[in-house]
Amino acid sequence: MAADTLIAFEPRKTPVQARATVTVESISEATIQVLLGQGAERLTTTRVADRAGVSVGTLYQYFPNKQSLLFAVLEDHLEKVTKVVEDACEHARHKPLSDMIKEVVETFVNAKIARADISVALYRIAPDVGGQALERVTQRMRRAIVRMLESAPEIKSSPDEFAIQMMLAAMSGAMRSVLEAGGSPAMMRKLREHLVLLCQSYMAAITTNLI
Amino acid sequence: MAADTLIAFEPRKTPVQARATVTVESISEATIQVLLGQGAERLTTTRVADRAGVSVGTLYQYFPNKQSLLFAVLEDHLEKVTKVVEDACEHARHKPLSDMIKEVVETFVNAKIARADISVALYRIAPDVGGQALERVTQRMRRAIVRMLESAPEIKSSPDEFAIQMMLAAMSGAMRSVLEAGGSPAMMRKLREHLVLLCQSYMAAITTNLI
Amino acid sequence: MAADTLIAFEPRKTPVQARATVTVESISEATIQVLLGQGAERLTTTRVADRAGVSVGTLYQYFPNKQSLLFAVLEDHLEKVTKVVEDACEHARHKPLSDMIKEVVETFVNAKIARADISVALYRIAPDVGGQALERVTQRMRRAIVRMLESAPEIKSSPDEFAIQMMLAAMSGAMRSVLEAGGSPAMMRKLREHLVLLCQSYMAAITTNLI
Amino acid sequence: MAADTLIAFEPRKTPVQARATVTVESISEATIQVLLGQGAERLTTTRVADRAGVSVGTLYQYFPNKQSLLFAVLEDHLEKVTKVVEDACEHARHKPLSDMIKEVVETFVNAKIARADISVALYRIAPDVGGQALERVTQRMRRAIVRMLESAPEIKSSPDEFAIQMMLAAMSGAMRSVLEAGGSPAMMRKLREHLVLLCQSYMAAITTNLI
DNA sequence: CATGAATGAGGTTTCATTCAT
DNA sequence: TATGAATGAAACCTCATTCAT
Repeated sequence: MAADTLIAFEPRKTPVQARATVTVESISEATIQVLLGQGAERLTTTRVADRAGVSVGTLYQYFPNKQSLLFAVLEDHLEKVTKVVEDACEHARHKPLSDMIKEVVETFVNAKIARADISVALYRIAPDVGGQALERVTQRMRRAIVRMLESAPEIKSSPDEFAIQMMLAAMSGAMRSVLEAGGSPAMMRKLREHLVLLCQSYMAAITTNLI
Repeated sequence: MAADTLIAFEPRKTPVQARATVTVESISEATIQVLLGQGAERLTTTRVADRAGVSVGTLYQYFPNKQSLLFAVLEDHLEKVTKVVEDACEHARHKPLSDMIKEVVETFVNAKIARADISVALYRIAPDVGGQALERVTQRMRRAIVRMLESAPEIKSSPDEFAIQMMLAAMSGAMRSVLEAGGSPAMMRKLREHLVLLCQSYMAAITTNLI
Repeated sequence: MAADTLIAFEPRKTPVQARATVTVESISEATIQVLLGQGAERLTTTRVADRAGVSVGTLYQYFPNKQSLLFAVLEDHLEKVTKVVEDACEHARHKPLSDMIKEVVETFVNAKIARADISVALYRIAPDVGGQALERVTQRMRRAIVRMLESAPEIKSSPDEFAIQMMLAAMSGAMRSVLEAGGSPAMMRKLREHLVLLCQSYMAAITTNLI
Repeated sequence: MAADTLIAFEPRKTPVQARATVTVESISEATIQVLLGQGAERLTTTRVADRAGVSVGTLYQYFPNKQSLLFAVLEDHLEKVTKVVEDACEHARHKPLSDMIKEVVETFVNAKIARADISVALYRIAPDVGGQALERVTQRMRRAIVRMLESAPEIKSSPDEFAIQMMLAAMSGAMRSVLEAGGSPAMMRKLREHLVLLCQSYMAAITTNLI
């Protein structure tokens, strides 16, 4: 998998029969299993197919190459997390600023915790496959947050986009750090509290100060 | 490179002659060059040796295996960054809290920017090789920061270690996000300002609030 | 496709319904299209079926294996060319020798030119599949030519069969050379003239000289 | 091996140690052996390496891909045949026309017979790999023959290049036909005589007639 | 009859590592 | 000490063919 070659990531064919749909899902599931159980180095198409209970040939009927397989799994996870964050942003509009932040951050942390294993697994493959996908979802979240903030009573002018980007990056970094350390539930709760505080204080600073 | 096998990462022999030192350094340098120019997938020992102008055999005289090579490069970078941060912490003792944070954050950001290319290159190999090294330097930084904070006039009790960890993780996340996006010098300046603000406001919140 | 295994090349079932005939022909046609468009390496049964607008399963209803498919296409082409050459031989009996040669050679060249693309396509698969078929049609042509020559007024004794074989091989070689070079219509005309002259002078030499 | 993709055919590295030279030659030799013994379909890089008594890895040290291996073997053979034909052309200058043709044709036939097995083997791979190489040697031969003919006492004007091309193609076609039929030595002698006659009479016709 | 999902042996190629020179 | 030829396990991916639906 060359890092810079652009390859078609699109699924090779869309399953039409019910049987095929089951197959595709079992392959995606197996990818995560192998990633968690064996590590990124040992994630081979053959091993994934084995774990999924199908032949390699079948795997390649639906995914044109190894990257597309990883890409699909990553996309799926990012999509789910992004969706709940967008929804939270929509739901929190017009609330007080600190409530907004609390709601969004907690939603994000909860979504990641709920799929902690997948999250950890994907950190390993994201650099190989996730460049554009990550940018895309970051942009979606940023827009959702901007739109939410614009409805905040405390805020006059439109918020600084760079600050939102910063906040998202800080959230991801903190989240990742704890997930990779295999944090306990107690640790996760602490992370959630602190991350809320961190984001609230940063946003408050941004909106009052004139950086 | 199996993810879980523990292999000796220590350099095979320490260069005693001047010529050998030059060789080792040219190999380390070549590793980064190849990583940046060809990507992690195409980073092979043969290619590194070629780029360094030595034979593979020679490479293996100084590094027992590929991992140790990556490890050495990563260690070297982390060591340098950690050192300047530790020094900054020492230097900032007894200053007002916000000055402390400013000094440490700016030192960190400056160090990463100064070696932006290396930083970006290493993000790709860190998951394969850096686990323990990352933890170790994080711990060193955390201790340095704790010691610094304990000398802050505003602070009564010893600061929450978890909060420091959070701050470091947030810093890394934000830093990485901008570096991987290939941020311009202007962007870097903005990052520095915002990161100072983010950390200051978070630390302030931590020390005043009773989370 | 092993080179030496003998497999049944016969079509699996003969189409009786009109619909089936259409299917078989569209498959044959698709084979040539794929061969010309994608090359011999990329000629797969799936691709042929796709191009023909049927499923692989259907393809295998009419052709027991890939070789039989190629064989059928080759046979079809060879049969057509052989037929017109045989007819020309019959038609040219009792004419002067040089007229005979002219008629046969021009008929051959015209037939190949008329299906230039097919000819070129088949050169790629003939070595894999055509051994016996090629021998068979060469023999048929040789016999037709011998019978024609025996009716020539200039010829006393029965002509040398080896010389006929030589002439046919020379014709094929020259024809192939020009077809593979993608010769223009003007080039084709020149080929026709020269090939007539070549064969005429060779035949004249054979019949007069005492080789 | 896609038919249309252009890949570097150049040898990957030139052997510097004596051992390596032996290796390269044993690989080339093995390629021909496998081609003759197992057929084009069963010619795999693994099999060639096995037959050569080296590992696949070694094969790939000297040949960047399968095509380059076939190409090298083909080139080598074509080069040798072309060389003797060029020499014969040079040697036959200023002789009578029919002696010229006799000398060149016999040289060509002898060269092919001397390496009959290689010739037959290469017919199978030429379409996949030989396009340009074949054109190149044909051009070299054509030029050598033209230069020879220009020194013929009987010839006034420069000979028609197309006619030379025709003659070469006819020679190749006849040669191939007999080689692929596995002709006996007696057959080969007959081929040589007839091919001389065919070319002599064609050239005579060309130079006297005004086609 | 037609479909297309599934198979899996087998192909090409890479690359970390060793060791004779 | 340095070299670079050699190794071979193991990776990715293709495709002729079958068979349940």
